[in-house]
Amino acid sequence: MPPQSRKKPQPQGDELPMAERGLENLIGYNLKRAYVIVRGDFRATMGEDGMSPRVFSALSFVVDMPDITQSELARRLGIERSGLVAIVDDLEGRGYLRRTAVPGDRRVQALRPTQVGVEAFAEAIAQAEAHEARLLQVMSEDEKAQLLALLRAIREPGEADAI
Amino acid sequence: MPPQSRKKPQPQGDELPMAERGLENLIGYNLKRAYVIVRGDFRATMGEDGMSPRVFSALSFVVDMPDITQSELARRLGIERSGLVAIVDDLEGRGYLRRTAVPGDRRVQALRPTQVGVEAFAEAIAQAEAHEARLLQVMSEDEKAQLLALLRAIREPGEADAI
DNA sequence: TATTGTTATACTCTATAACTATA
DNA sequence: TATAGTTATAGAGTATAACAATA
Repeated sequence: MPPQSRKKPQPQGDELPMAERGLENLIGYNLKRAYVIVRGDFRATMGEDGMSPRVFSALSFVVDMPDITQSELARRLGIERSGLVAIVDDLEGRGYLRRTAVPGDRRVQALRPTQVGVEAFAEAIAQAEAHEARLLQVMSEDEKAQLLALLRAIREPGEADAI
Repeated sequence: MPPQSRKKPQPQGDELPMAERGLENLIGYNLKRAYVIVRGDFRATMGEDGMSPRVFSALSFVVDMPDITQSELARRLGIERSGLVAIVDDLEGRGYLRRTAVPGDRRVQALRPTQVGVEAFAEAIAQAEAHEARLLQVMSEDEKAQLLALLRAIREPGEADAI
């Protein structure tokens, strides 16, 4: 396993050259395979009873936007309201947040992070950053920033309406 | 929604600057969100009765490596042998491949693509390439090649032992 | 003993639909 | 009527464990 050689880009028109065809050259396939690796390392880092990626993501939003509603959080996470219930149950069970009543609209329950939750998130994000630094150590900071920008370029058009 | 501004890389030491912290700056989170979008567009492209991403991937290997065994295919796809059974059932049900006996070792059944399967794959890969060209049209060819190289840089260390 | 394909089973993630209590 | 949270349910996708046939 040599230290990785980045393929140089190649101009392409209507048809791709043979060497650039096939599964291994599809962004989607590579996205999936790369995500499986990152997710596995994230889970190993967080440990047996650690937060799953989606629970961690939800907590991040709650810490960042205290008193966010579940509907709003679901929209931001790109999932259905119904699917969020188990995630919030998980976080509430860990004592990381509480469902609090909102004066003026008794339908909604604002999600308020606890002190324990804020501290747990601070630790988790530090662990996550360390996990990525370790896993992606073959990449330069430049390359990581470039990757981030390119992934956002995929996300932005598709999520524009949902946000 | 402006035409997308790629963030310039920034040097970082032990601590990240505030603007570079949080969920939105994690590669893993962005990988997941980007993949969800690409997968959704892939499925919409393939249509109601089209191949799922994993079935398409499996067919790609079978067409590329006729008479591959199920164990070998599972290893290459990074999944368990047991999980491959339903995928091969799907492809066999579509008439895209056949399980064929191998003289010399009666345990294994080689996967041989049919003519229909080869043609279906040719059409599917063309559709997949068109779907990515359409979905990723905001990115230059250079940027797409760069993204591919970076995703492979994540995959290679983690998959090295499995291949 | 080890390997191949298979089945049984369970768990995670997600979606749709329907319910309730509010508005 | 519409919305927020919830429940019930189902369907992918994946994993582990065990099995029969074969090596």
